[in-house]
Amino acid sequence: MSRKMTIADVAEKAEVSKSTVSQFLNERFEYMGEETRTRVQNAISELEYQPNVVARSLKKKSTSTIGVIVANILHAYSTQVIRAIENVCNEKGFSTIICNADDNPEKEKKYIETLLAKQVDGLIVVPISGNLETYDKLLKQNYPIVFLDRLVDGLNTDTVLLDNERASELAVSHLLKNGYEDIAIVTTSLVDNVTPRIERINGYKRTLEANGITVRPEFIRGMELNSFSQGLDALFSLDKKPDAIISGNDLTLMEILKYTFKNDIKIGKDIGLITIDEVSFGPIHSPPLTTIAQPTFEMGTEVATILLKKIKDKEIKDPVIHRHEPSIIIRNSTKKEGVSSE
Amino acid sequence: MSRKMTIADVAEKAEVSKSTVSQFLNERFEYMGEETRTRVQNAISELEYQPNVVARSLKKKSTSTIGVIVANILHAYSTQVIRAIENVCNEKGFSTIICNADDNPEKEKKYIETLLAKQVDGLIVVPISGNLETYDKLLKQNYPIVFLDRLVDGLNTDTVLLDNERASELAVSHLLKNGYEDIAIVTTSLVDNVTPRIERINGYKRTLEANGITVRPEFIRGMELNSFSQGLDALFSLDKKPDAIISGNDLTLMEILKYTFKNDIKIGKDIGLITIDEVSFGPIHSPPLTTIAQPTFEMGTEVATILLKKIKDKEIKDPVIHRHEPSIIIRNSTKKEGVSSE
DNA sequence: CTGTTAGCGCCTTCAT
DNA sequence: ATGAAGGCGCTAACAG
Repeated sequence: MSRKMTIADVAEKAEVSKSTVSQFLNERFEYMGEETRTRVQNAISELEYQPNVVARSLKKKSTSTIGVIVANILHAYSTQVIRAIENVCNEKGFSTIICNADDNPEKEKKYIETLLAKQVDGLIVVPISGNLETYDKLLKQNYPIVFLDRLVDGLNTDTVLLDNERASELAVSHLLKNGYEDIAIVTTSLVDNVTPRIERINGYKRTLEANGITVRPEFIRGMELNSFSQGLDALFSLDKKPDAIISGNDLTLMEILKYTFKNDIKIGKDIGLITIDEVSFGPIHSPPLTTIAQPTFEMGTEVATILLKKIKDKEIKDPVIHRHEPSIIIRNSTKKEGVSSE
Repeated sequence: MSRKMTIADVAEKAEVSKSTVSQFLNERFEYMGEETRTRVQNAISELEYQPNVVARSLKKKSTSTIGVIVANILHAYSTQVIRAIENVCNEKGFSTIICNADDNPEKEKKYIETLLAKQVDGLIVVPISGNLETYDKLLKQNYPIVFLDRLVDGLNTDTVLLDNERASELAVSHLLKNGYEDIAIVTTSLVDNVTPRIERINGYKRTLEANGITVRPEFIRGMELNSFSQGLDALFSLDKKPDAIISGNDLTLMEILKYTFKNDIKIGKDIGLITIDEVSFGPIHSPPLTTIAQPTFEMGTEVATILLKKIKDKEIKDPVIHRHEPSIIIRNSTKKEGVSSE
């Protein structure tokens, strides 16, 4: 088992000083003769030398690594966005460390600390509520950080997110156009005022009102994942039942589908369904699911790009909120005729 | 913007030496008096001091970080297993860096190098073919590494994987019992001899033969993701068509479902379907999908545990192959009566 | 062009 | 019980 090679070994083998090797590694070839250069090159390959990035990071005070903390990795949105972020980072020679806070503010806090201790150069976070002071302190220090998907109350900073009101506007309009009138919106827990959920409900209300339809509070439901069954029972036991549902996200969709499956409610026919966030089986479900999609790839690309720019320039700019446009994919879950695939 | 605190700042504030602070950080309280200890404690909290793990890693020659390289993150299997790995690591104070090789050996190689340069303490990898020498060298140096899901040809080392033959045995037996006789198996590309695919086909053949059924080579198809459409066309144009299909993995399943959807082939009724690897929509698909499931959580937990043990003990043991038992979840895609949900 | 030097922040004998 | 000193592997002035 060969000992790990260091810059000193290379220097000795190439009969130059450590600094020259270091220059070589950092591609400052101006500082050495042609012949020295090849000697170093050869020494490196013969010894199979690999620089130690830990040592380099310590010296340079920069790790070329960013941290990404997502609120909940179970959302397809998270994984899609992460892939885009990794793409950008890879291209620019940055590594990413992904952390899943599991909707738990404690965990989020712990990850922030671990990542900072690891000296990551910046942070992308899909925030949960509850760590306002931590973020505030970081921002005051001008530490590079960009938020994604959610606004943090009381924080004025760069954020990339969907035009959520527009998302539900698209959904409601499409449902109305297709003859549905009693539209409910259901989503996951509202207790933490998670931006997309709140804004999607606002957009829902606004669009209904704009169409002269009275908003029925009992048609708006935010519930914990484990109480969907009762919640939907309640919704379907109303005197005036909804004839269409907007699902606020993919986790919600799964619960709705479980429910309609169990209770033999036919989507399209018995109830219209539109879901926000594209899921893998959207196109092959029976019936195929009309979907409001986010441009996840662009959003991921943009957060990463913004963060890397911040890290590089480190000049202080005014924070800006980047809204992305949702799009509608019209399929059959919003056709009353039902299951037909055409 | 406050400068980052170091051990020296703490030492000064607490009026002790750097070494004492270091002892404190490493919880060697025997080496200091009660009173010193609280002084240090206070200094740390007042300064909001956070140790720099980069410096610590350099000195200790260990990063408390492991690398995980998966062949393709798009498999649900990857993400499930990763979650289990992260659980174990978190508990033991280790971080994980996840890399997706995208079925590309070059990328895999690059990630190995990057991770080693980052001085990760060990590696978990779902290997693609083509990096045999790299792995071989690492193993010879007794570098901690554990493989997952796939055997590497010509490498004798610790590996955690499914009893793949048993998986297709479960599938075939169940189909036969339910009256299907002409069973095909389709999966993704066979060119790289990816272990699960090969073994699942072997198990399929073996079980058919054990039941006195002649194996038809035209019922065995491994294809690239982008040519499923033609491949399935060919399969369904056979004089003797299959009456049931075993889907080798989740990506394959999506292609099959797209195909049957487009061609209006009714699963269960027109063709039986069993899929290996549980997917999110398995239970709510119409009809619900009979599935061979892997114990992904246990598998992830086991690889991580084995790796961490290796890192800790660093004694050389004989490599062992850990096979896990698949299980069958019987649902309706293997009932000829078709779509009914009961 | 090349080498010398002085750290980066922390840990670890070894003295005291 | 505490401190001094050396060094992990690399970088970056600054000399030469």
